[in-house]
Amino acid sequence: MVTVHDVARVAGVSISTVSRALATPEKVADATRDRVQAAARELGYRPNRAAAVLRAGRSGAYGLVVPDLANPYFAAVAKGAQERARERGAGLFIVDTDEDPDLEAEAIGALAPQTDGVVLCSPRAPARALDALGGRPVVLINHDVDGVPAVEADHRGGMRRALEHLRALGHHRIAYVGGPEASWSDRRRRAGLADASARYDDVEIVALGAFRPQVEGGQAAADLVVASGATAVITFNDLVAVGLVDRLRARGLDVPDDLSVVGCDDSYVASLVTPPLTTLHVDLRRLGRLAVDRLVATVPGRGAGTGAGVAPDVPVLDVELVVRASTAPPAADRPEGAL
Amino acid sequence: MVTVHDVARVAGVSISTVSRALATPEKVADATRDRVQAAARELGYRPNRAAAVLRAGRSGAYGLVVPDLANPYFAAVAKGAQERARERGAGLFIVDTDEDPDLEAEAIGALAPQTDGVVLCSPRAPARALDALGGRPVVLINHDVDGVPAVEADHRGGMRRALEHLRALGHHRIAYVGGPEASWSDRRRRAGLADASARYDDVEIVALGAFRPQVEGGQAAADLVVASGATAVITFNDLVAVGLVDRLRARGLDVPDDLSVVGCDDSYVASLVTPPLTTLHVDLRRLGRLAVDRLVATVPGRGAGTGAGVAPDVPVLDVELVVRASTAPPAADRPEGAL
DNA sequence: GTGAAAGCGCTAACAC
DNA sequence: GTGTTAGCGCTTTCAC
Repeated sequence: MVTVHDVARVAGVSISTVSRALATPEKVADATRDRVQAAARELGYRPNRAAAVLRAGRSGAYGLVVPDLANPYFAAVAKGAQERARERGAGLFIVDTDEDPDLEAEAIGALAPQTDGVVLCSPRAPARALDALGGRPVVLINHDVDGVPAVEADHRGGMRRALEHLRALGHHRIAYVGGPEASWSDRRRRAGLADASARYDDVEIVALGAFRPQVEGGQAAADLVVASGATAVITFNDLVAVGLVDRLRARGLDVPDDLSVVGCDDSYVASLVTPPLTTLHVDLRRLGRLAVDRLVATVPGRGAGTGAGVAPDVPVLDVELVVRASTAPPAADRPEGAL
Repeated sequence: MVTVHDVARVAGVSISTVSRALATPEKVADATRDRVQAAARELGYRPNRAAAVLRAGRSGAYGLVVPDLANPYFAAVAKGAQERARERGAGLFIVDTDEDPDLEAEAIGALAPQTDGVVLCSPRAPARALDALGGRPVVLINHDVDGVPAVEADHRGGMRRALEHLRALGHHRIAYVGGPEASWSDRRRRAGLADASARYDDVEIVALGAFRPQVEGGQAAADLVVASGATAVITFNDLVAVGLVDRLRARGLDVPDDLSVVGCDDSYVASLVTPPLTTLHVDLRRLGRLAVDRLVATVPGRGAGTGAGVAPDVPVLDVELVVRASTAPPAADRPEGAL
């Protein structure tokens, strides 16, 4: 293993100069810096992270906690976060908690001490999670706690867009198939929907809920939706929409002819299924990237530059409506044989 | 921060006894062990990983390199690997290389020195990857290099099953839509297909190829498949199958009426799309878990127990055919109106 | 601008 | 069975 000593010997300087030339090049004479960097490159020197961590107290690695990596939503966020961490030369531990609050707390307890900070994506037990962190730097994705830095998507705006789209098509009774009880996103969506519907006295919302955020959740919800008399439905996420469509089909109902369906997230399954889903698009990769940026800015040691502390505002990513084939005017509005 | 010194003071022993009581309890008197463990618990002691790493040269963390986390195949493998690493009390760095061989080599170079070993899943530039590892412990998933430990799926057997299924339905001209040039899985599948077809003189394989392992790859392949005169097609993975079906539909062709389609991997999209895909199932999570187990067995320090070294054989996971709605007898074989 | 030296917290010889 | 001690490779004062 090549150490600072080897580099120092080759470059003809002391080990402290090597350390400086590599970590803070501006504090070293140009000629020295070049010599050291050349030697390091030549020898294939790679700083030993463990030693640096031990000494400096910073690990250069972050954590990301997600409920389920197999969910395309979290996979996309993880991908973005990982990408950004790599660009910044940091490592990223990704932990999948399997939607289990106990595992979540445990994982955070294990992760926190060996990272410089953690991104918590859609925590299932936020209070315990923050507790397990013991005051270490953290950024929340899709959650909201007093003074904790966060990054979120504009769920309310998204819901308004979905509702206005359906209303424009002529729907007046719209069901919402909600996600997990503990989901903050779900609460925001319900609130957004309530707000938006309050602006139009010709639209009524039927909120259903607490369904699993997977295909099965949608299957379970379908019959309730049909019974509700709604002509259109908005679902917690795309997977739920897929399950819903599946069950409707099995009952001989057509989407969008008998019922219009709007998904959420625009994960790539939305465009894969039949019919392709009208859905709310969020740039999930960007969400992950932003969270890492924000986390890095929060961590004391390397405060990205300005050292101005962390801006207290929460970046909110736009949520856009993507119209595909799963929404159409309600059957009653259509002239025989049209669209 | 609570250190061994604090625990030692409270327990009334020396720091080395603390270290032993925690790491190798059997080498310490029962009473002492209890006292130390009680003190540690009471103080909320958490060993500083960085220090342990620095001293012991083992990091307790592994790496997993995948081409694309957003691909459900790799997401499932990652999930399994992560799960297993956690069960073993180890960390797992997951790195996504975006299908880029340069990034792959770079990521491995950065990962290797700070982990105890790396799992390489479907490496895109295996030679460079192994080179970048510099002889560190490694386990390959879906690849094959002389003496390097690996875990793989029985692609050949899978291909045989797919072919026999299609042949039993009455197909005699079968196309294969291949994946990336550099893909080892692709080569194995081609070989398996060639072997299997050699056993039946009434089956002919039309191998097409080098398509991207995503939906677009399938879309790009569709017209070639149609032109090939095949009545059935096997694709590199499920996403390719989805793209293929999509493009066939756009051309007014029906699956399975005009063409039967078999996917590969049984990622969850296979059951989501219309028609649900007949596909080859592999237990991807298990693949990830097995790879971690194997890696742990390879690493010298903690050699899971027996110390017998690593078994040289490569565990091969079964590949099973899952029949769904995308395969049927060829149109010519069907009586008017049947099935 | 550069070097000498002191540890960060832990483990593993080595004595006892 | 337990304590003493010497570092692991690095960063960071503190002198010069």
